[in-house]
Amino acid sequence: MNEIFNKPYEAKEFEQDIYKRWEESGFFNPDNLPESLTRTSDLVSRTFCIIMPPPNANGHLHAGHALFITVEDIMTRYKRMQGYKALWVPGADHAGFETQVVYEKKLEKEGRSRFKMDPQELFDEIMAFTLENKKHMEEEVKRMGASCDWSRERFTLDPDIVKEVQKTFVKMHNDGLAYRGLRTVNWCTKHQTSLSDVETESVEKTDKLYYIKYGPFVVATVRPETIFGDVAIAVNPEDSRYKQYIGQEVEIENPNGKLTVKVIGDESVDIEFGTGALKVTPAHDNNDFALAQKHGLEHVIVIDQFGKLNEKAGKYAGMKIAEARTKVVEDLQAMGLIEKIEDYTHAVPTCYKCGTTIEPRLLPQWFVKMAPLAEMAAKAVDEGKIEFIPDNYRKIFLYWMNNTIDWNISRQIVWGIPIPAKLCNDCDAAFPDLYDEVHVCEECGGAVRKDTDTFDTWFSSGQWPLLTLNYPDGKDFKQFYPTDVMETGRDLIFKWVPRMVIFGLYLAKEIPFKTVYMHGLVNDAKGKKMSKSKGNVVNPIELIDKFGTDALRMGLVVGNTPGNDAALAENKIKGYRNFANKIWQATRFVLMNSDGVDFSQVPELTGRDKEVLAECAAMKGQITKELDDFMIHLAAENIYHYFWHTFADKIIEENKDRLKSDNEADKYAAQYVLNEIVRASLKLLHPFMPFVTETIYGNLPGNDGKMLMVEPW
RNA sequence: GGGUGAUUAGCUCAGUUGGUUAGAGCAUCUCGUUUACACCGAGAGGGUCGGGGGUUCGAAUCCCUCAUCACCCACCA
Repeated sequence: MNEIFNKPYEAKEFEQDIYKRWEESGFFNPDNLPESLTRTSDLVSRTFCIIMPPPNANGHLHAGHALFITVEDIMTRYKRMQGYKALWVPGADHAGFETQVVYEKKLEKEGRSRFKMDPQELFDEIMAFTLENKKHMEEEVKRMGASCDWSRERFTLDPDIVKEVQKTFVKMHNDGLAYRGLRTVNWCTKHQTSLSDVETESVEKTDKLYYIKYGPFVVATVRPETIFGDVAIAVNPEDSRYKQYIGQEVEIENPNGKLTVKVIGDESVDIEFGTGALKVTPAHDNNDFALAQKHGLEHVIVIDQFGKLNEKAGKYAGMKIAEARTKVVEDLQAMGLIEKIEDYTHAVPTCYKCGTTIEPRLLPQWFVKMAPLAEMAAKAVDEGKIEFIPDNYRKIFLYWMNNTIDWNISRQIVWGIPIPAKLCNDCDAAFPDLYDEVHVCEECGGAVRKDTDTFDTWFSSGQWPLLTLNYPDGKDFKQFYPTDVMETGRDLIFKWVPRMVIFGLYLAKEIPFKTVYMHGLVNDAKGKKMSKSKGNVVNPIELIDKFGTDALRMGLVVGNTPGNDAALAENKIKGYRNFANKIWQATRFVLMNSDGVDFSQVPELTGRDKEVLAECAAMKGQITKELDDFMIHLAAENIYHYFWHTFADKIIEENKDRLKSDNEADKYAAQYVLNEIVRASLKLLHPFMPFVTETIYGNLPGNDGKMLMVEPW
């Protein structure tokens, strides 16, 4: 018996070396897998592919990363041992706005501001920062034992990926699916960029609802400071109080003088709400903008990009929104124009990063027309081409696909993939320009300038399954697309998953993955959400240092059902650290008692021996089925229970006497059975606890140089 | 205002098409140093499966209803 078994299993002593051995073996790359493993009876290799959700390269590994790496690694290792050409593609996401926000905070701490920096200089700094973090991230992913193919690792800002993403934009434009539009967008006045709808967060707020005398009407509004941008009053055409005014122009009074606005009728106006009369400010409200579009109204911008009133607001020019609101209300009150003020609770969209109230701002941006794309995606899911685990996420997906609005893909930040487009200085024209060839406006002949905006991150990450496999001509694309599983966090069911389906169907004419597996949040031991402010964040690397990667992996996976949140307690991980040692000690006992024994002869087995071996085979069948059904939590718990409480506690115990026996044939049978079970168990345990099992396997007699990772399941 | 998930032992959670005395880990208690392991073993206590109805020979599991919690979505000013 190898002397390493003479002391308890200490993960730290083995894990880093084992990982190095795996990497050096080249088996993370499916092209290198031994044919004896992957060849099937009809000589065709089966493939299995997971694209890793690229972690944001702007920080360190957190518990959520640890969970998804574990789950995906289990799937990959299992399939690899089953003889699939298993490919798991790692990557890193530049995470545009997210990273820029992180970097801005860093700049703020240093007393600097991105608004005072040259864009190129800022980009270069963020790039250096990101590449540094990307390195840490990779190291940490490796410590989790991830058996992904690093030779295929991609970064969303790799030059060829950037070009491919830009090509998609041009193609969409040619197909009429990407267009330049002028409309109100979600504007963050702190971050000075527009955001998509999924980047805003509705927050319940109590504001004042002001009833303002408005010509012959009284209108209710929470934003009296925008009255200088009003162009109309809208009423419901069924409203007997007001319908005689529809089509007329009325004069209204405000602190800056008099204003003439039109009265329009529209069914969308709720007769019951407020006074039933609505002031229309197209440049500063999404609803009002839609009304203006419908009724052909113009728009008057009165608030600038910094959230200050402009010259159109007369004496209020230069004031911030809140200040202007107070002043306008005071002045209206002095003029006797405020009828009443009520408290009003409503949901207000805010920037999901800084909580600043989103300012609807009229801005020309690039949009993706969602309806036809979403319809395609919904159809594919309806037809059952994509399976969701758990299944209820299908409904959420479909709900989302049936309620799309056009996707704003322009971001006013430097950290991202440049939108390859030219904008005319003289007219409103804008056109894609992939190779920087357009120098004159195609519409009016005027001078053009480069669009300085970048794409929304999801525009590139939405194409990730295609990009990582080198769409459209790559060998990997032909071999591995569509991929098998997309394993990701349940919060990405609307941010990311639909976009990948859409881009897959649009570009490759085929779904990007057959199964979507959603995991939940990893919470603290009490089931509370981890957050820096609560101070309950657990660092997975610290847990690895303390208990070993295998223990952490089991702790994350056992009892964690797909789609549900999990509580992560240190005690639980400690329990699995003990389990790793149990595997170690049980093996040690078996080896101690069969030193030098040659197992080439089939022994004469007792009835009980046969029963015990059959039980072991049944366990293998069960684990296999559970893994096939993505019931990872059950598979992990069952193999744990089998090894400890069946094999170690019962089978080993009941065989102790036989091992001491003078009956050589019976002793041999006992030795044989125990060795069989150890070897079988190590395989079943390997996907979950790769390090301890690989370490043991390499030290079993006769296994020199053999690698458990590529042993047949 | 809509939607989803949850409610099972002191704690955190399993329980896969309804099927014997409802499970695990941790915690608690008792005993135990026996050719592996004290990061151990043997055993024990502890649950009217959120409440109420219903379907069924049989319900933690299916249906209805109520309650509580969590999360998500939402342009009625």
